[in-house]
Amino acid sequence: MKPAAPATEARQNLTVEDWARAALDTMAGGGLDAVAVEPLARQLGVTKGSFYWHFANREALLRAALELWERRETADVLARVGDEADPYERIVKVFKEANAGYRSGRLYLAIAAAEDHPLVSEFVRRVSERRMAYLVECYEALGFDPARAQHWARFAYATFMGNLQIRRDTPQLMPTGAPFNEYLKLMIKTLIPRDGLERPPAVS
Amino acid sequence: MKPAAPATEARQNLTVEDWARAALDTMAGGGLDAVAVEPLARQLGVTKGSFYWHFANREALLRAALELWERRETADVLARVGDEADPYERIVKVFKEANAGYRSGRLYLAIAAAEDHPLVSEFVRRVSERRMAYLVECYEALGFDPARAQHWARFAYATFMGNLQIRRDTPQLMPTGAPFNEYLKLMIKTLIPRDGLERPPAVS
DNA sequence: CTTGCTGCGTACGCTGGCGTATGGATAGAG
DNA sequence: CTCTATCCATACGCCAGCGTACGCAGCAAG
Repeated sequence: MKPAAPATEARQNLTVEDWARAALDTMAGGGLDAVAVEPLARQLGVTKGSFYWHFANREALLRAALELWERRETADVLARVGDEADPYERIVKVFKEANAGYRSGRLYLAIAAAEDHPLVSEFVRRVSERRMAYLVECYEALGFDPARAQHWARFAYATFMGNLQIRRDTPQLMPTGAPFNEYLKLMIKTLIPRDGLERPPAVS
Repeated sequence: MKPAAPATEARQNLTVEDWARAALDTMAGGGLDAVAVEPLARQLGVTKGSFYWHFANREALLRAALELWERRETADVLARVGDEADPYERIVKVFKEANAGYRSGRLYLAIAAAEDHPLVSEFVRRVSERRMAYLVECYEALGFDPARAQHWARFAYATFMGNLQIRRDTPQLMPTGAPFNEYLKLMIKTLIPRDGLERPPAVS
C-alpha cells in the first residue's frame, strides 16, 4: 500500500515537496514566470510525465511552493527569534537575520514582484501581515502604545525591506565588514528608541 | 522628408517613444515579462508590422523603454526638487514625492524585479546610484561627514523603498489620511537628525 | 504467475509570442 | 500625375511551454 520508507533508497521517487523546493529555488533566481514545468523537470532529471502525476497543473505547483514558503517564513524565521525574552533583542535579531539571510530575502522580493497573480498576493499578504504583527508586538512589549508601535514597526519593516532591495539591485551601495556593522548599529539605535516611552513627542 | 508636424493629425503614426511609454505602462502592471510585442501592438491598435518597422526586435524596445525611464527618473524627479535651497527641505520633498508618486514607485519595483536581465540591471544600477548620490549630497549639505552621510542616505533610501514595497504588497498596512501624515512626520524627524553634527555618537 | 497500482516516459495537439517576408496604403516631392 | 519613402497589415515558419493520452517498468498482494 504505502511505501513509507524507501527500502533501497535507490529509487528517487520525487515528492510534492521536492518539486516545491525546486520551484522556490527557480523563483528566487528568475521570478515566478521562470517556474515552468518542463525546465523544472529537466532540472530534476525527469520529464513532464512525473510532474503531471504529482500535480494537476502548474497552478497546483505554485500553490504547493507558496505553502512551503509560508511555512518556512512563519515557522522558521519567527520561531527562531521567538525564544528571545527581551523584546529589544528580538527586534535586533530580526534585523540581523533579515540582513544575513539573503537567500530568503531574494525569494521574498521575487514572490512579491508577482503580486498581480491572485494566488501570490494572498500568500504575500499573509506573510507580510504576520511579520508586521510580530514587530508590532515587539514594540508594544517595549512599552509603546498601539498607535506608535504600529508606526515604528512599519518603519522598521520598511527599512529592512529596503535594505534587501538595495542589496539585490545595487550591492555596491551596501557596505561590508566594519562599515556594515556601523550601518547596522545606526539603524538599530535609530529604529528602537529607548526614550520612546517617557517622551511621547507632541505629534498633533 | 520629415513630417515634423502632422498636418491633419488624423494619421496617428506611432513613434518610438509611444511604444516605449506603452511598454513602461505594461511593465508597471505585469513586470518585464509582460512586455510582449503582439499584445502591445493590439493595445496600441496596430499589428506587429508596425513594431518591427520601428524596432529591430523586442530587446530594442526594452532598451528604448529603459532609456525613457532613466530620463524620467533623473530629469523629472530630481530636477523637480533640485531647486530647493534648504537641504533639509530637499530630503523632505524627496520623501513626500516618493510616497505620493505611487506609479513611479511601482514601475521601479517592477523593473528592479528583473535584475537578472543584464540590460535591466545596468539601468537600475545607474538610477539607484544617482538617487543615492543625490541623498548623500543632501546629507553632506546638512553638515554630515561623508561616512555618516552615506549611512544616513542609505538608511533613508532603504526606508522609502521599503514603504513602496509595503504599499504595493500590503496596502492595508499603510495608513491614509492623518495617521499617514503622523507616520511621515515620524520618519522625517527620525531620518533627518538635526543633532547629527554637533553630537557624533561614539560609534567605534 | 497474475493482477493492479505506483511513478514515470513518450508522443501528440494546442496556444502564444518572436521574427521575417512581402504587399498595400498614403502623403509629399518632382 | 508619377514616383518614392514611410508606416503599417497580412501571412508565414518557428519554438517553448502547457496539458493529455497512453505506454511501460517495477513491485507488492493474492
